Amino acid sequence: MAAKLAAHKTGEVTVRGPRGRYAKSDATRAAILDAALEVFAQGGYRSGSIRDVAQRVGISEAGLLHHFSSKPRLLAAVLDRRDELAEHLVPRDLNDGVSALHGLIELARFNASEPGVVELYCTLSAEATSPSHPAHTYFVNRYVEVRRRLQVAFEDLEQRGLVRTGISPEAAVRATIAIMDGLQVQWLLDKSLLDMGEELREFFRTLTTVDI
Amino acid sequence: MAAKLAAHKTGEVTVRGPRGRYAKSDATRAAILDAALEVFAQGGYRSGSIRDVAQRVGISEAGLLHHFSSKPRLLAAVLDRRDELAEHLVPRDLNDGVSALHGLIELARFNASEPGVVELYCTLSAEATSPSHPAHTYFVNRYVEVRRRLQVAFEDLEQRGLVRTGISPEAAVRATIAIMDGLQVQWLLDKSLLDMGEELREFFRTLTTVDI
DNA sequence: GTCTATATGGCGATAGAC
DNA sequence: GTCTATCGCCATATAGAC
Repeated sequence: MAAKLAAHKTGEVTVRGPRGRYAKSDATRAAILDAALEVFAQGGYRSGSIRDVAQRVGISEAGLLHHFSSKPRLLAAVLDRRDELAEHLVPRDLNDGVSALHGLIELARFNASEPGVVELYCTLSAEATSPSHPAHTYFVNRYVEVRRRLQVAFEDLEQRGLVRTGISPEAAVRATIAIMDGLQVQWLLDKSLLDMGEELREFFRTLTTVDI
Repeated sequence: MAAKLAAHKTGEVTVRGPRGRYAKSDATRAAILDAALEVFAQGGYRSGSIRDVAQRVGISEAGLLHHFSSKPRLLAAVLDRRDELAEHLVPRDLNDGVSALHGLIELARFNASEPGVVELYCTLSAEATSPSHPAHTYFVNRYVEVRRRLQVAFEDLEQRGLVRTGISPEAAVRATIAIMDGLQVQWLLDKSLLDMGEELREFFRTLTTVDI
């Protein structure tokens, strides 16, 4: 674990001296995960190939499989890594409904700066609606968790009388997630068509009386 | 074209006498398209295989390719057929904004009775955000057309003062499409979670003052 | 109109040398 | 830790018999 924290983005070996014995391995792993994200984003998991990933990294398939022993494990590692990054990125207090809405708008804006990640989740979540997909339970759990968090935010807004109509917090949660997912599809098809953050902001203004 | 109209759903040959010379062929084509829809829905286009389709129909791959000469052509035929059916199903007058909203709710309800079709469009539209996908331009055009139609409806609603906030018709259109797409993903992951028609109805009630 | 046989190539994964 | 070589499988598509 200490080795993980010591990893370098540059991937240079032994820059930190002989004690950095895992540095290269970790750099390679990171490069593989970056490439895998691209490949799975563009082709989805099922038709993305580890061969393609290995070529982008500049190693052989066998070399790749030394680090991630199978294709499903590689996908799991990609998703785990994104979750780690997201955890550091959005550590917001969702108990405050207003700042939660601001956080979501910020998130939408940030996503627009990473089209590959948006593509990954968009493609994967659709692909993974099939129960046999290796990431199926991941996405089921993910949506449960996201709904749980948003529920807290909208309950706060409702108690403060900030929800515009008599819409229930549950429905507001489902609609918010739907809007975010649906905007991504339209945006991926034509990035000049809409600004995801702006669009979400307008949605919140129809849903709430928050001056956002 | 006459042959097409004379086709039988049962697939029985020569029921109509020797003049029904294309009946069997058309029945086979229909069976192939049904099976292809299932396969592409469950696995997406790229990882769905014509082998799988052929097995479901009970013919060989070569037999299938006699009717649809390549995999992309098979996909195109599936989409064309759905468009034909949809044309008969939703010939509504979208100039009347209120009845347009009702039509969309009905459409959402109807979609819930055909999970396979929802899965097909959900999976394909995500997959087809990639420009190299054979259905890419199909989906680009489809979204343009859907937006054009909905735009008319929301302009009508706005002129009649039925849109709740100062939201633009364009934004309302994009949000409506996003909601419909996004609800489908959540619904496919857990069909007991929400009722797509009901959810859309609540959305329209936050967006408009139409008593819907 | 449907079949068998086949060409051609990509895939995930393993074995074993270095 | 990375490679080459290879296995076994599945894919799309074609050729030609019936």
